[in-house]
Amino acid sequence: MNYDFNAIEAKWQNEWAQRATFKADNNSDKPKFYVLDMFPYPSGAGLHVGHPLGYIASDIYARYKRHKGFNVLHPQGYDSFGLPAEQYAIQTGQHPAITTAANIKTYRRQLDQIGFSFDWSREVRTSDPEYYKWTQWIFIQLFESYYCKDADKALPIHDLIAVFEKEGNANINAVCDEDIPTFSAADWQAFSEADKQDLLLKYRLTYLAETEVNWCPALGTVLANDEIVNGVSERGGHEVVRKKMTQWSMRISAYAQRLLDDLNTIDWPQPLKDSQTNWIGRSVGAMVQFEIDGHNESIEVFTTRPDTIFGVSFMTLAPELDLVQQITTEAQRAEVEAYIEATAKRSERDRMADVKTISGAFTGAYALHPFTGKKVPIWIGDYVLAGYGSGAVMAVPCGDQRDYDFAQHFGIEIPNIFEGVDISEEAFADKENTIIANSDFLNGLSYKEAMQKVIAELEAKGIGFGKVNYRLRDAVFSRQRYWGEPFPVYYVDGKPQMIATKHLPIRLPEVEKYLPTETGEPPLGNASVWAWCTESNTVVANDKVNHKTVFPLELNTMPGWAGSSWYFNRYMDAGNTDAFASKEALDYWKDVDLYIGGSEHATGHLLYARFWQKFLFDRGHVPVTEFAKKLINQGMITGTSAFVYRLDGENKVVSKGLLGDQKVVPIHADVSFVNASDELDIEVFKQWRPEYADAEFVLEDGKYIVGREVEKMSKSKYNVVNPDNICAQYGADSLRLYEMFLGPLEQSKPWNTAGITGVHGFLKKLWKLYMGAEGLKVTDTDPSAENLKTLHKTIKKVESDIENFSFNTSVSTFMIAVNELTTQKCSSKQILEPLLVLVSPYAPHIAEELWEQLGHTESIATAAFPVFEEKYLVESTKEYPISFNGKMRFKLELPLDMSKDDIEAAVMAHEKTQAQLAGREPKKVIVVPGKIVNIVG
RNA sequence: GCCUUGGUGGCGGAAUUGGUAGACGCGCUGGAUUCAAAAUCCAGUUCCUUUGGAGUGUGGGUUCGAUUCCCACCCAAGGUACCA
Repeated sequence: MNYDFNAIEAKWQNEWAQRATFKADNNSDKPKFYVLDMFPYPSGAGLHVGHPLGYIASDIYARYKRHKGFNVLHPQGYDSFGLPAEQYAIQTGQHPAITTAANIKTYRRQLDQIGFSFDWSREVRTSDPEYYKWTQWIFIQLFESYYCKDADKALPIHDLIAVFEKEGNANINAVCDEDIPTFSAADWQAFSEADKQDLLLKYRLTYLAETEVNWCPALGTVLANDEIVNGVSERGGHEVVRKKMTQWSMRISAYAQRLLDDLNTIDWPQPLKDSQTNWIGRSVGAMVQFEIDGHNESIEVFTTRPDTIFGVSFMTLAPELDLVQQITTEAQRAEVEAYIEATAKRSERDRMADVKTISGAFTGAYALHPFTGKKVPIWIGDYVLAGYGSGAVMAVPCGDQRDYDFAQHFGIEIPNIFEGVDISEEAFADKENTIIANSDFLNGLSYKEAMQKVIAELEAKGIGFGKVNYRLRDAVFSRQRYWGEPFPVYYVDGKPQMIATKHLPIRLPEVEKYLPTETGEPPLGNASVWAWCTESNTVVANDKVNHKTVFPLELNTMPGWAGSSWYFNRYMDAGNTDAFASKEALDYWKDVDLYIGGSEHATGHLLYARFWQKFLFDRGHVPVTEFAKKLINQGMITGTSAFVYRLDGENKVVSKGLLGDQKVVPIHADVSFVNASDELDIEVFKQWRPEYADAEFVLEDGKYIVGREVEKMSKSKYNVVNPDNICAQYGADSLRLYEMFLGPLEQSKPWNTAGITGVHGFLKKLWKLYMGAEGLKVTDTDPSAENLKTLHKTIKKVESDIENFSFNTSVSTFMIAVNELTTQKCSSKQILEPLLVLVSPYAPHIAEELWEQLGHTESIATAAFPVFEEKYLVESTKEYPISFNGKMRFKLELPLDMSKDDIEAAVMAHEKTQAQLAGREPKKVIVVPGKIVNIVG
């Protein structure tokens, strides 16, 4: 019987589906284990061989854990809201739901053919109303909560209202907007309903605010900071400008410290933790108030170096600040306005690209130093950002290089406040080796001491206080798009109202077109049925709006990360219609034990998901504060692009070996036109690119050899390898093994289809070990000591490999085992049966087939993982390493438990024979404490 | 600039606590089988000036012994960037 992988794989994929082999149970005596992949966005292009890498790894781990007796939850779903489907809809008029459904069908077929052990009964789709109903519900919970700093958690907004009614807001310590006046209980009662709502909005965890946002005119939408790369949109590379808009925001800043602290409690890759730490950007320092000379105003600045306050020789404000207008003197007004205008013109991109140029303008105003009372000139400069801290800095040129450069450029004084430090060339920013001088009460103190003392002094004088600042900004939550979750929000007199849970989901309305409206409103503005009737509690036509019982609904939709910030909880109880998951299910599965996905989500999805999880925990909806205990970033599988070289300015295409140093233009050729030895099929290429049909091809040895370069796998680079073709030609088991064999999971590595023959050959050999021409050839014979040794060293290695996620070396181990057993002519069932279980997580189809041939009726997935026994590896002799002058030469096999002297004598005897054979004097033997025998001389 | 990860044959990559570097696979070379090809099998394959020598990015250090530990530097990839 031959190894007919196509038939075997189709058979078992069907069997698994029929028997619901991988359906996870929410009630089990076994310990639970939750293995999760980052769910895919179902794009129109389908999967290429790079996509399943992480899924294969998690599938191996999930299958392994089942063998180890765990109740494994291994679900899959789709992050199915997103921009590509919407853009396709804009171009073709095709409803995104239709293209999305079609894409999901392709994805499902491709995933099924690779043989994953997903529990598809728990599938989720973020664009499914039964799913986004709960995304809307979470949004409402956020709206109904505020963050209490004393309790250090989110609490119901009712609690806050109760306090307002009783005593006003004087004792409230909450994370909120900064412009809230202090009011009493009586004031609160006197406020109008509208004022009360406006006030509460400043405390809610999701709030409506006029924010300066990143507006992308080409995409017609607002982008989050992490959707912008180098000043242009990540998707499409379009220009991004700043614009003020009323948007929903998430008060993620309330969780900054907890997001930072809890990184210590999770087993995530260090680089990923570092980029989150970096993104949150905690800095410790102080707020200091500077009075402005001749004005009834003051400037508050945040500084991380309050210890250097006596080194302040000027202040710099962000040009955008309103204060600038107020304080600028008539003499300086023209210069200041010209500067402000010039900075406003510069795009964000220019400003970023050009960080070296120093620019600024003097306002003519002076601040008063809080301790010396000295007049300090106030400047504006675009190196100060309006969005960080208070948009103002106290400049200490001797301690900060930017301040130093600015001072030098504009001829501002640079006082030295450090003892024994030369600042004639550059600023001195080394905190650790600082001794403060020329600083009144701080003289002679170290950074740490001065820091404490100056903060105490500032607080005593009431002109400042110690403060921790974060770079993390609140996240804008509104998108001017169609294909996203609608908000469960309608507006009464412009004030947002939540729709009660029992009326959810609020379904996406049908629209004529998916572009923003003529008046620049989001696409939902095109819907004719998009108003909320508070009588019927249904969505009704817009022309019914009467502002008594029918009100306009929110026109924005939620961003891509809304649905992905909690989906891992939904899998625990995906069918639930009463809650996003039952308490029982949540308490049972708790969190993800292993999460696998790309590192590109470090400061997006993974931060937002942690935020929502903490919020849901605070409000008692989930049992744990972190959703994923362990996370692994799989690397990328890159493509190996092929290039054809056209001579610059000529219609002549030259083979790679003949290029020399001629000027050439490289042109991508589709990798399918090139064989394993890099030879191009010229005819196919000419058909594909008719503009080269008449080109002259300069060949070497009668062949056109292409150039190769490793690049990201992408359609536009013509280097995409489709898993469908690989499965058809070599089978899914070969694909799975090969993707693992390619290299360490976390690393990026190039795909090379030619290499797959190696693992494919292994599967054939494995098959032959079990199956002869007349069928099964496994017997009941007793295994030899050699057979047992091979089996047990394989068990040991494969087990530790899987535990350490070194799947690549396991594949080598299997190959060695099969080669050894073939040489040993092993046919013993006692060896071959457990071997199959070892292989089954990697190559499940062939394992199932042979398992059935061995007479089992249950799936191999339920078989126990073989138990490793040391005794089969123990030798009666031991190999002692022998070195000459420290250089390892050979190992000498000696009986176990020899004394040091005996070993020395044995090695000496060996050395004497060797010396005699070589005709030289024997060298001296020394047994080094430990295990090494050294021969010197 | 800063943070992180890495640097081993023609290529992807192995190497438990420091102990014969290059497992395994690809590719390549030679051979068997075949009318021939595919497939399969066998042997070889780090480099060099080959009775030997050199060698894990570079230079030092610790050690009887270093891919592994320590110090300095170089290079590459990813993240981040006027954050006060």
